Amino acid sequence: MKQEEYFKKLTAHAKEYGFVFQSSEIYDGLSAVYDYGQNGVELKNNIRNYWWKAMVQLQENIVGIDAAIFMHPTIWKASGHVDAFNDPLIDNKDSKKRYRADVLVEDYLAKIEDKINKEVERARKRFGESFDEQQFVTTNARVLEYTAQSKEIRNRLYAGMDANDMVSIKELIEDLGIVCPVSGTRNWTDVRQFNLMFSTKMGSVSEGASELYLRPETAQGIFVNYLNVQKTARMKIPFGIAQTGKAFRNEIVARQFIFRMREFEQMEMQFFVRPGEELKWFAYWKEERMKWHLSMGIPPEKFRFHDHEKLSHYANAATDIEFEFPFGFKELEGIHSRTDFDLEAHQKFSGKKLHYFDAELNQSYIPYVVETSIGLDRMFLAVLSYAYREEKLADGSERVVLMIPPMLAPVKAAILPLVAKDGLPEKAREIMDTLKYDFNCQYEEKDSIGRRYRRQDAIGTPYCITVDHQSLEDNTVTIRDRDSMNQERITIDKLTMAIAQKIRPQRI
RNA sequence: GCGGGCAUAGCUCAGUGGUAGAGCAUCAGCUUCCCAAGCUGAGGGCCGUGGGUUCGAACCCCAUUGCCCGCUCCA
Repeated sequence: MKQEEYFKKLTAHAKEYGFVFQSSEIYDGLSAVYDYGQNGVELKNNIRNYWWKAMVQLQENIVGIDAAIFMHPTIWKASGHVDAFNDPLIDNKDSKKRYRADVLVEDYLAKIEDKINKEVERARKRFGESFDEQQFVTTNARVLEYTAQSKEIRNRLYAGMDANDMVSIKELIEDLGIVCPVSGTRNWTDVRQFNLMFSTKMGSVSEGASELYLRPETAQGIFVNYLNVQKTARMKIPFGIAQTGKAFRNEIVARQFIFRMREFEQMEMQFFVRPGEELKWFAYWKEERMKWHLSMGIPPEKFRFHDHEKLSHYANAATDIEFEFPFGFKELEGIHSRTDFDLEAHQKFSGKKLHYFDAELNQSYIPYVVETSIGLDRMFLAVLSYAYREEKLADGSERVVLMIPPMLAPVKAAILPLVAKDGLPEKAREIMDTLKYDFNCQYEEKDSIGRRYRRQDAIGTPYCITVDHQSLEDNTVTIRDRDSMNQERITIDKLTMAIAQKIRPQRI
């Protein structure tokens, strides 16, 4: 099956079986926002719980928090989001290419720099040994002209950027006669500002209300709480703080179903370490996180690392764990060595000392941070796109099955009376009433048994328990495995143990 | 944001100017039963939305919204 077709079928299946719905569908939908349905919410909760178990409950030196989505607006100045996420963009109408307007101007400036350098080199050749570069660049008429030009452009650019004056940046591009590198034309659209953060107002009256942002990442809630947690939990470095929660980004282009949404959920852990030891811990978490992914039984060839060469302003090492989605290998999780950038910035902006006293070293310092950050919705999509299968069976019939790892499956077991009479439903209800306290179960008596098996296959239920006439005689039932479709007969009192064992996570 | 494609029942789709259809699904009753489609009956659509052309529009035109693909962007 072609990948594109596969992805279409996957999204149709996700809707048809109550995993993912378009947000506000009856009002024509809301772009790049999705809702999770009755089965989707179970799968999502299971993924989140498994992550929490692995990253918090199984870790002696990691604790969790749940910070609010609203935070003090200065936090986003400190983190760099206010500045770094305001990109002025411009399109060339002929080539249909989009550029960052400030980058176009910067490129133009670079050309002027080149010209200056060429003048200098030419002069160096001409004057030989006696060449005084300093004197040349401060006296040569042509160089002075270039320098003045460059300075003026810079002034205009930075003034425009600081004032968020998009019109002046467009004028600057037009005045400079900058052409599109692809089409070579000056046929530009207006410069538009794309704000990656959603803003809102706090305060019931609009006058005097202060502008807030919906957080674009959960990490900052951890950083601003790091000393609270460290002190109240008596944490010693190295230690971690984990958090799951919603984040919001006003993506320019949001696409590919739930892969890139405007409202999404992150699962992050910030690990605080001694300065100088961050790369060791970066390597450690890189391996640990990959082990977590592989512990669910999805084959290793579906995953790969992608090390970043171009690093962002705060990181000194970064890698992605990529997953092979139906539309190719894409980022699923990021592991970053964030240095002391964030804590240093918060110390500066808040004026509060954010040092940690290390008793072993007898000194205090701002810890370095290694971050693991995974998109819950992306993990959901990864599991779903791995799980979706269309199988041809030996008898020539077909079935659609979601081979979701059993511990993540929305429904763990379906309890099915073979026929809806002869006392079988009553017996099945008894079993249901026992199992439902331990597992999410479904009871179904409508339609033929084969059809009920297929319905459960379609939502990924790993086990079907069938009550037949023999059950009434000897208290045994059959338990059917979703993937192999094989059945074995076991006594009813062993069911809880048998299922619990099958859905327990492996050692990570 | 640009270009292209798509939008008809819960799902998959047929229907190209003259009274909205099929299969599956759903619901009720009967029947059978260990791997999807037995019988009978029923419900469900102002054909994405808003305009226009026409005696008449699901169908032609314009706009708009959403989805998909490509470009672009992506700590």
